[in-house]
Parts: sequence; structure tokens; C-alpha cells
Amino acid sequence: MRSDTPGGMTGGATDGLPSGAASGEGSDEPARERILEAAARLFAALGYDGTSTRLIAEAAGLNVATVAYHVGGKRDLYLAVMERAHRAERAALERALADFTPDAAGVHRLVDRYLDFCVERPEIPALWMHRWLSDAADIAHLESRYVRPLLDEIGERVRGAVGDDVDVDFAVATVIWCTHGFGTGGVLDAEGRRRGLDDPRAVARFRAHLHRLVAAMLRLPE
Amino acid sequence: MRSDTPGGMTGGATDGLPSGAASGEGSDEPARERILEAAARLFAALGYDGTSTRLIAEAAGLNVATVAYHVGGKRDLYLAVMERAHRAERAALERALADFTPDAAGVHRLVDRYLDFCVERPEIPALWMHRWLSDAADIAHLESRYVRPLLDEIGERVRGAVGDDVDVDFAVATVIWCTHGFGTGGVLDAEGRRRGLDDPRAVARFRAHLHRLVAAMLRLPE
DNA sequence: CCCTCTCCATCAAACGATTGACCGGTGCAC
DNA sequence: GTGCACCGGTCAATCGTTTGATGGAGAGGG
Repeated sequence: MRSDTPGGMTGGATDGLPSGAASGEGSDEPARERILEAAARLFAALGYDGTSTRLIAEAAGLNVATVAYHVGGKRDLYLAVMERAHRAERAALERALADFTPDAAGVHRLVDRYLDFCVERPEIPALWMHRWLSDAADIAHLESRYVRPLLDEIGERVRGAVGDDVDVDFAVATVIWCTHGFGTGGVLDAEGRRRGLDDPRAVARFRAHLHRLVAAMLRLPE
Repeated sequence: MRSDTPGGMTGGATDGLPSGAASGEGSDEPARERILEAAARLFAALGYDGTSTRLIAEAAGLNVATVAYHVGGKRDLYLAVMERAHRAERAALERALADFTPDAAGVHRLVDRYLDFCVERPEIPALWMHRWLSDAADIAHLESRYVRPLLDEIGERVRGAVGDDVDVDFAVATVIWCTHGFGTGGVLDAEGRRRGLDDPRAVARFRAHLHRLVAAMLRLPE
């Protein structure tokens, strides 16, 4: 019964380190890397239920059994993908928070950084959007463990930069809702086509809109 | 080949009337009604791929074959659900647009009506969110046929109520992104719980936020 | 040098379960 | 008896998962 698949993370209470204890490092990373990247792309595009393990394996150029050998079951793979997605997001935001200044320019810079991150990693808004629509109990811990501390830190920082008569929680949520909405589906242009993160002109328009939005919500100068 | 399933809508170019030509009315509506309601609830909660026809049948208290007998295949059922969801949404918005006045009060009233509609039919934001994340070509026509005209009409009305230096398209998109985001996942409160459309206090807070947002975006008095 | 032996990554094949779709039949109302 | 609403049973396909086998890289002994 599930004897020796490495990188299993089957318990759910493990610390989530991708490479386990019984391996040096680096040897099995290319395959695992390819699997995680392909899975992230497919989960973002098709959702969890819409993505089959065989499709992931094909996208990674491997056999189904090899995928299971490296990352365990499908749910383990999904958790690893989400964990890695959030790790990247947290890293980007911590870098942005490092040179945060408690004024209007600092807030606008923070918004810019997050939008830049979404442009650079367009699969991540889709991953979070899919996860946002699912309330499966066994993946809900991602939220309490990762999303909450991050939102709290951002909220705390921003709160120090604005008056105390504004609703920072809803402002942060609004930025996320809009950015993820734009990042996943884009906006309908005059011809009815959806233009999103892959269209620099659409991104520029959305960026300007987002800055106006933030300035208005937080009563900051644009 | 697919000889006599009523309400088929198999072509895709049909006009989409649920009850076909060869029936008076009312006789088969209870079962079909139950099926469509159960399917809407399940598609909203689990997504298209996460919902099985057997689950829908069980929720409707019918056999799988009976579901197929009434609504055809799974894709037909999904299209019927989406069409009905949009029909309800369009009806609500047309009712709201009927007494629209081209001023700040009119815009705020419009926003209120849409939020009321989402509170009343909380499965609809989830249905649209799931559809928003999917770009399957065979259901994309829903967007060009339904969403676009509605957005165009709203945009046109609102444009007459505000100055011409505001980006109405992005403003409408923002209201939708935020309302659907709040409607599907709610916001995290101090205890880390998600509070959404089922919590009147959370709705009231979101409503106030939305009005501030709209006033700021459209440069209207609150 | 060659021959074993042991890992390890990979694969084809198959597992039971579930999926969407379909066929034939049943009971009831008119 | 005719038509309609409905159901049990079955189909091929696909799902996630597992098994057993293969091949190559390295270690060690001769």
C-alpha cells in the first residue's frame, strides 16, 4: 500500500518540503520540475476536475506512472502546485513590501508590483480563481496558512499609509478581485474579443484603472 | 441518432426556447424544472467537470435516463442552465434599467438592484465565474450573444449619466468582478471565516463599499 | 578489463471505479 | 391501445492508481 513513492506529502500535516529526507538534491528535479510546471499550466487552464493525470503526464513528456512516482497522487500534485504558486506570490510580495513606504507612492508601487507579478506568471491568478470557487475542506488549509497572513501584512502596512476612515480589507480584496478577474478573462474590447494579461495595451489600460481605483478607495492622490 | 429527446437544443443555432413545438405546456415542466434547478446548484458549486449527471439526477430525485430524456446530454443541460441563468439576469437588469435615471441616484440604484439579484440568486455569480474561467469554444457563444449586448446597454445608459472622462467599460467590469468575487467567496473576516451573500451584515458592508467604489470611479457624489 | 549486483527512473499494461450515453421495458393515463 | 414519463441495466470510454518489467548508471570483486 503506497510503499515507496518519494515526495508523497500524503499526510497533509507534513511541512510541505518538496524534496523529502532520503535524497541529496538535484537529481530528480528536472522531471519533477517539468511535472509541476505542466500541472500548473493545465490546472490553471482547465481546473482540477478538468485536468487528467494522463494529460499532465503527456504535457510533461512522461508516463502516467512516472508522474505518480515523483509527486504521488493527483491531489498531492495539486497541493504541491498550489503551494509552489503561493510561494512565488509570497516571495514577490515580500520583495515588494521590502521597499514599501507608508505613503501614496508606496501603495501605488505595491499595486504595480502585484500586477507585474501577474503579468509575469499569468497562470497564478487562474489557479487562485479556481481555488476560490472551490470550498473543498481538504485544501482549505491553504487559505488559513498562506492567504491570511499575507493579507494581514498587506492590510497592516497599507493601513499605516492612509487615514483610518477607509476600509482597507475591502480595498485589498477589490484589488485582488479585479486583478484576478482581468488576469483570467481580460476585458471585452470594442470587437468583443477578450484582451488580458498577454496584451500590453490592455494591461496598461487596466493598470491606469487600478491606480485610479486604489487612489479613490484609500483617498490617496493619484 | 438522437431521435426523440425533447428540449434538445442540439444544433446550437436554434433559438433556445426550452419547450419545443410539439407540446402544449406545463405537463413536463415540474420534472424539467427540478432538473434545471438541481443542475444549476451543482454546476455552481462543483463546476461543469466536477458535476456528474448521476449526481444531478439524484439531487432532482430522478433516474439518470430520465434526466437525459428531458434535457438531452450533459452539455445540453449545461447550456440550458446557463441560458436560463442569463435569462433571469437579463430580466432583472431590464427591470432595473426600466426606471433608470441618468444621474447619480440612478446609477446607485442600478448597482443596488444587481447586488439584490445576486443575493436572491447566489448560484448565478458562481455559474458565471466558472464560465468566466472556461474558454471552451462550444459555449463561448453565450458571451457574444448575451453578455455583450447587456454590457453595451448598461454602459450606454451609464455613460449618459456621468462625465465623458471616465472609463465606463472598466467601471462596469469592476462592479461585476467585485460582486462575483464577493458572491462566490465572500471576504475573510477577523476570524478567518469567509462571509458572503448568505450573511446580511457582510452584504451590507460590501454594498457600502461598492457604492463608494462606483461613486469614485464615475466621479459621482456618494 | 569484465561480470554482477543494486539502485533508480521510466514505461506498458492493467486494475477497479466512474463517467456520459443509450437501449429496452414498465406502468399509468386517456 | 397508444403515448408518455420513467427506470434498470448495459455500453465503451476514461478516470486515478497500481503493478511488474526494462534499461541504464554506478559500485565492487575478480
